[in-house]
Amino acid sequence: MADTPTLRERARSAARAEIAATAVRLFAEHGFEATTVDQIAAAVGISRRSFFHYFGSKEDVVLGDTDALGETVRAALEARPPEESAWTAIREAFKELRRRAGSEKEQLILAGIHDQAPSLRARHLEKHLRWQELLAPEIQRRLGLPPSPDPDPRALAFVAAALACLDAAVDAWYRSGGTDDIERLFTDAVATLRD
Amino acid sequence: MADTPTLRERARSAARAEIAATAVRLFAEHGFEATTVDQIAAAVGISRRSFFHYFGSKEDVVLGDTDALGETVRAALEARPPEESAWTAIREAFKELRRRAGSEKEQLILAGIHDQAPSLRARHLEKHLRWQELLAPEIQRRLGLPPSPDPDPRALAFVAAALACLDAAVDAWYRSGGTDDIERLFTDAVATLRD
DNA sequence: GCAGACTCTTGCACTGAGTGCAAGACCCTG
DNA sequence: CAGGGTCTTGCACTCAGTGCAAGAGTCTGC
Repeated sequence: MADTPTLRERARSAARAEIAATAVRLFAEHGFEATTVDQIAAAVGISRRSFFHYFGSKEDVVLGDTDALGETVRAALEARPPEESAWTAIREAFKELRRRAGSEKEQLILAGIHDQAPSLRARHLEKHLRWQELLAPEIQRRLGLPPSPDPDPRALAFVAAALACLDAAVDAWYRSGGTDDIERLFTDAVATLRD
Repeated sequence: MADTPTLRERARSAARAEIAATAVRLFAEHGFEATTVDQIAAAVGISRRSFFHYFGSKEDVVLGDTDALGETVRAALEARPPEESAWTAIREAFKELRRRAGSEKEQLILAGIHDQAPSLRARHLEKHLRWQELLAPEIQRRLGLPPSPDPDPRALAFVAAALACLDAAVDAWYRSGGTDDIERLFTDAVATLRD
């Protein structure tokens, strides 16, 4: 799992991070759609083609490594005490996301970029769709549903609903300028579903 | 609301329907991504440019008129008895969607196209994002939450969760080849969230 | 019936994302 | 220093989507 990263891999990570930082700055300045890949590449000092070796798409720069992050959440979910309820376990697993995220200021900037670009929102939701498949089996277990080759739709719906609560919480947090308490927003949203 | 449609408007609708039918046939035959707009236009006998006068994007052909459909659901939701619970009201409002949809066979084909194209899934979720805003105020009322200029995040989360249950139900229905009962899948998914 | 307005359609030219390929630069190892 | 690997780059291409302006068709009032 935790292979020692080689020099190459570390260099690659560093390059990715630098590209992302520059790109986010440009996005914040001029808007996501108005910033072209050529501009990002030029600002970093690489070719347009190289940009696409580091990121599969312009959206990927802002979205981070979907798969890796999804795996992190899955691991956190599986590490929760086995008897914990599905809702509690997933809420605690989501906290891992915040631990991985940057500073509050960075997150607000990202949320702002996110907010103004429909294509980004779409990709964000697509990312959640992949997480859904990833987290569903463990949730299925915790819901007491029998295991199945394809995930049970009830487990999928559960995960999707949890992610929806998370998104609603993050969005409200962003709109409050970072003053609201995300934990509380999330818990309240969940409570509202279950009333 | 129900302005008498002019001849032009009817002609336009008919043209849209014909383009959509042809496009869906091509998508089903060769796949969504593999079918280009030029091919659709050629098959219908119009220019590529005209295609984009009828549909804003390739995805739009499959997605239908998002705004109109969203309005329909909103109207159905508001027409439910005022004292009905939020869950019951939204479940009943969703039934309106099925009433507007085509035959079962058509729906299965659409679901299949949907299933294999990530960009379509993304747009579909984006569509739901817009519905979220549309349906949230009425749900907010039914949840007993005070009205607010921006929708309450709890109401948004509620609507998103309901849409997630709907998607999970439709998806499971598609995977069962149309044999499962969508109503039941939806109800079960909701029950699982609330347990 | 006809002139003028209005919309529909089309072609053209353009931007911008994303991909495949192949050549050269770079770097690590034997 | 020679060899193999990866990294970077340029080039050429596809495809979605847009703005514009000119022509074709249609509907109106006179």
